[in-house]
Amino acid sequence: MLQLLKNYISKRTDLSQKDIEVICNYFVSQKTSRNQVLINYYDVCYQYFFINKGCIRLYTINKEGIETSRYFAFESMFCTALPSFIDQKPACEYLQTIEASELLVISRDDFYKLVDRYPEFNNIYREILELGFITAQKRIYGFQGFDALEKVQWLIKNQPNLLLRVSNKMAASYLGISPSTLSRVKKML
Amino acid sequence: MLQLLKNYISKRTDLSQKDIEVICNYFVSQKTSRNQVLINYYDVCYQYFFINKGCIRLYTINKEGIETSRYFAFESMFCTALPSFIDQKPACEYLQTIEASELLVISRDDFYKLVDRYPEFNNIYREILELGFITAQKRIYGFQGFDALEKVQWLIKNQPNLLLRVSNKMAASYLGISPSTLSRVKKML
DNA sequence: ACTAAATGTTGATCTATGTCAACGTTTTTT
DNA sequence: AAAAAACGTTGACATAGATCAACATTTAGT
Repeated sequence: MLQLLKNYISKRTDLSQKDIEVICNYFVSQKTSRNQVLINYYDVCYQYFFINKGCIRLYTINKEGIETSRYFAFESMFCTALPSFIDQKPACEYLQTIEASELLVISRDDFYKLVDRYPEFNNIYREILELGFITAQKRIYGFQGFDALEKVQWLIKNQPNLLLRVSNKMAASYLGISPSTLSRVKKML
Repeated sequence: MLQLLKNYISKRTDLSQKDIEVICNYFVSQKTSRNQVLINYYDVCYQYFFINKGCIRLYTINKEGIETSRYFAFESMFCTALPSFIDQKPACEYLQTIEASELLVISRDDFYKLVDRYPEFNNIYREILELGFITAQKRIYGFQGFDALEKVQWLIKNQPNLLLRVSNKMAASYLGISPSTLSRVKKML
């Protein structure tokens, strides 16, 4: 059950199996149902999730009630409402599993404990941040000045899983286009 | 000349003045002119810049020759072409000082040396990454589904310096709207 | 397997904002 | 100080994509 997480860590560090074992034991398994909400808008986030199986969506709902999908995380990925996790302020976003999922959960306290205790784990966190930053950058810059067709092509190139795993509606709200437009654009590919 | 940087570090760590001194001495001063390009599109970036005075713009030019501004950094901020700095691949973006500026420059090697040698400096890097990530997130999510007026209002609220320090043209290209629209929107405020 | 609900598709409009061009103003360079 | 270049503003027009609505299809829960 901890196998994916162990692989994740051993692939990125030269920690001993023993240390990896110790680290992994800070994580607790949690099974969730489809569309189960993990973090609510006004929640302060004090958990980090590793996805064993399934998919987490990060999204918001604006004052008009329109949902915007911010991020999708799949198997072997870490995911949390990071700004809230870091600053301990209300998330202003939702976290939900859009499929029945198996998560490995670690508390914020334990997470930072590991970051401070194991330089290698610190490096993993650094890598998560660096990667998150780069991904966010790519997304902003990839979308600047793109029309609907170009956005979809960008998505297919950069996150091909996404269109296969999530509904058109969610993908559209991720791309910032309407479902109708996504539907029309797909025919032009 | 190193005062701003010293303040920056001492504000964020409990390092001794001696250590701060040592750290700061890895930085070299560089004066630049208005519109001087620091990093070119195909350059690999191996420097981190701290801004003593002035302003750095991060931007790209697409195949149609259109400039898109990605980021603006002002006094007491660290700035580099981070994806390239991290991965040592071509930047695919430009870095320029849009005003005559004074920068403190540290090489990538020295930077990571400090990160590894001083846990406190590691924390500073972590903070830069966390903050960069949060800023990027906010920008993506702030802009999702916003119209031109809302984007400008968002900018005024979240980065009020920006509209005061940079040209309308650059601000517009940062917001992803045309200069005409920005001009028209400003009258509605 | 059946029913209800959610999602996807498509056509007909509408609208925000881009583009282009002309002009005035500011900034930069020599 | 003059000339040139860049920038900002404004109007007329064009258009990508939003919205709305009707219908078809898929999915989920009992």
